[in-house]
Amino acid sequence: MQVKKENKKEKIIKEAVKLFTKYGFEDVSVSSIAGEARIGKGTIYTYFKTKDDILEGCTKYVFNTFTSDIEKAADTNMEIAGFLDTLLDLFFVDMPSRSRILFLFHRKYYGTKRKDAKLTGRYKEMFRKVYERYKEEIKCPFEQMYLFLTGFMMTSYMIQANIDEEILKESVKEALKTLIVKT
Amino acid sequence: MQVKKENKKEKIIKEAVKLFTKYGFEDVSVSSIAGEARIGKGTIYTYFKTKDDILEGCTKYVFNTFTSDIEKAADTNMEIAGFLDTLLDLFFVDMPSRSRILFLFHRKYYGTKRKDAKLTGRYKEMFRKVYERYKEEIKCPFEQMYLFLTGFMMTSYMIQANIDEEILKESVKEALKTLIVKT
Amino acid sequence: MQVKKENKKEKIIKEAVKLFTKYGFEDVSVSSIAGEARIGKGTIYTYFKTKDDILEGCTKYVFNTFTSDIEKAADTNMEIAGFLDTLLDLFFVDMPSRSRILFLFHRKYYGTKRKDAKLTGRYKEMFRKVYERYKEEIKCPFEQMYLFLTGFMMTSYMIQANIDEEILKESVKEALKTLIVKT
Amino acid sequence: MQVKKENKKEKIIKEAVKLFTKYGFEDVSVSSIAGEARIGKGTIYTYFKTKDDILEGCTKYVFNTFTSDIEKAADTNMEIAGFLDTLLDLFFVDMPSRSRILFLFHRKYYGTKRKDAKLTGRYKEMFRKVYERYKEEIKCPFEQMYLFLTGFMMTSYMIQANIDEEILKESVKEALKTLIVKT
DNA sequence: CATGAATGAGTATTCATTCAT
DNA sequence: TATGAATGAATACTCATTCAT
Repeated sequence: MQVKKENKKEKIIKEAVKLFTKYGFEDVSVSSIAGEARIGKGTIYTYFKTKDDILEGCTKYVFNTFTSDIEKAADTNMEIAGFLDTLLDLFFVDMPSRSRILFLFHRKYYGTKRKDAKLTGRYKEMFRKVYERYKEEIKCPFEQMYLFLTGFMMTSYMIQANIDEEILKESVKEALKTLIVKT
Repeated sequence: MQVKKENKKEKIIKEAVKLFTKYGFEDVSVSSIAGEARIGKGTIYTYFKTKDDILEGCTKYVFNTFTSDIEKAADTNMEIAGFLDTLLDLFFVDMPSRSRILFLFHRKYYGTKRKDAKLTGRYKEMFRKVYERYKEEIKCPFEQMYLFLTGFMMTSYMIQANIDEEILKESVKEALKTLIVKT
Repeated sequence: MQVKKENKKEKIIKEAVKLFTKYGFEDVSVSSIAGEARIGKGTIYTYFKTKDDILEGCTKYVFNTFTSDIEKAADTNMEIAGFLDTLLDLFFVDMPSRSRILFLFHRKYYGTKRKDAKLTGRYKEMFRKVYERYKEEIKCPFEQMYLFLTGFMMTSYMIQANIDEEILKESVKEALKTLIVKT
Repeated sequence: MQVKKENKKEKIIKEAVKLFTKYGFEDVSVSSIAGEARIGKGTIYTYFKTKDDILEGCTKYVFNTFTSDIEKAADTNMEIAGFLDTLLDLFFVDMPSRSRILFLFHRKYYGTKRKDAKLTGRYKEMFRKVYERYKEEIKCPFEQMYLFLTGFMMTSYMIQANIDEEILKESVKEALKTLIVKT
């Protein structure tokens, strides 16, 4: 029973992510999410308190994928250059969709630090571990590395429409290495 | 009673920029814009066809300020390093507000290249002039310079809540110089 | 909470007919229909797509009453004279209201033959059956009979304000017999 | 100066008649009437108190054409049969347009006898003169003749979409002779 | 007299949320 | 737990009318 519940909640989030990505927050109705998830409209409210709560769920979900990306990249690379290559490759999978969710969330909770911390906590923490691990090879302080990585990742989404994805990814990889890795 | 036309349109845009920046697009009613601009609700529609049209007006306005920033920075600097310093200083004035408008517009017209070109045309063109002017000192191709500048500028907005503005600005300046200027 | 569907739709139509009859189409708000039907404004839209759709529903309803009037009159009369008497008696019940709806609909869809056919189809068909049945006694072609009957019925509505209803009805009965029945 | 004024008022009415005929009352804006009449929006209000007042002007105008039709038909015919032929021919000129105006007016002032009398007064009076003139040949009372003539004329408009105009006109002529003329 | 910029009252429609079943 | 019928708050936009010029 508990399992079933989790499955349903996850199903809702996955469909919501798809729809929010495609149409934005306001242009997606709770009904349509329910429709895509093949459940009744009212059922949504068994799992989420409000529509905003669904977006929060989506954001949490996205940050978890990011966090696991970082973990994977760190697990498979001994040196920071390889780590960055792997990380960017992972980040660019579903990048448009994931970035979109972050934008929506950011816009909604602009200034609300509490929510922000709750969601980005684990993500930032994971970055800190990585920083510690590759410390020797990094030439900038933690805050800057965090800024550069997060910034480029988010920006990529907005820029991508006007530039070939592969070129974009390589430019970003190169830029990050220039900014972060000791020479 | 027909003289002030341009003044009034500008007034509307300025108040709309303020409100959109603060509350986003959907959470600002046309009435409230009219209220802030101290004119009647109907008057808005003398100057703008729809609410979307107001956002477009705001975006055009913001791009014009960016374009004039670039122009100013180029006018007062013989070398690219100085140009970047001045440009970033100018970009960071009202940056949160201006970036916010661009986000809103971007989200609304995501994928609509036509609108995009109409508004970014002059902006990109101005960058191209700058690129030609400092060509000797720049180590990356135009597209990358454009990506790095626009990207960092927009990202700064999203990051700023979590970082001291002065540090952010200096980090960005430094990063850009590293990425763009020949050594 | 999902049983009463048909009842509720019918209730809405009945109240809409009353209001449209009294105030016309544009001067009746959807809210007021909801108010009279003692349901929420939004509920209207569970049963009708648009306000125009409500008018269409009313028209369909009215044509059904006309059709059933014709049926009744034919069922209870062996001869055309009696048929016309009965039919006119039935037509004059609620005649102002019913005619009014037809006017509104006619004005709205003036020229739109498709809608017209959809609604008048069964009505005209019923007239054709009647024509066949009383054929021997009728001296004019079908189209004329249809014109005279429909025409007088609708006209009666516009004229009635200036003339005693009983005299009007008798005049119409007499005129129709003169025009339609073989002597 | 007085002449100019009358010309302008007439111009407004003529354009309003065209527009009301085509689009109905609510779907014609005062602006569009002004536009068609090639004058400023505000100028309309020099000649008419309200939009309703324009419709009243149109109705008066239409009734005047009807009245003059009756006059013409009576002037050129010694016998009622010829009178009816001529009258119907004249009525059918611009019949759709003129009937439409009457419908609009009727709907607007349904029940308001005062307005009605003011506008139909001369028209009815003219009919009375005609009745007196052809009295010997007429078999029905005045009220019935008035009902039959006005009724058929108005109805023709609603029926016309579904029937050939020439057939319609001939049917009506014949019907009226049957109902009105002594044999 | 003529104008059209300014105004705000008025309304159809959407949709998050509730709750009886 | 699951549902979807019912609800009403909220909002963009239109247009008759006014009035300063």
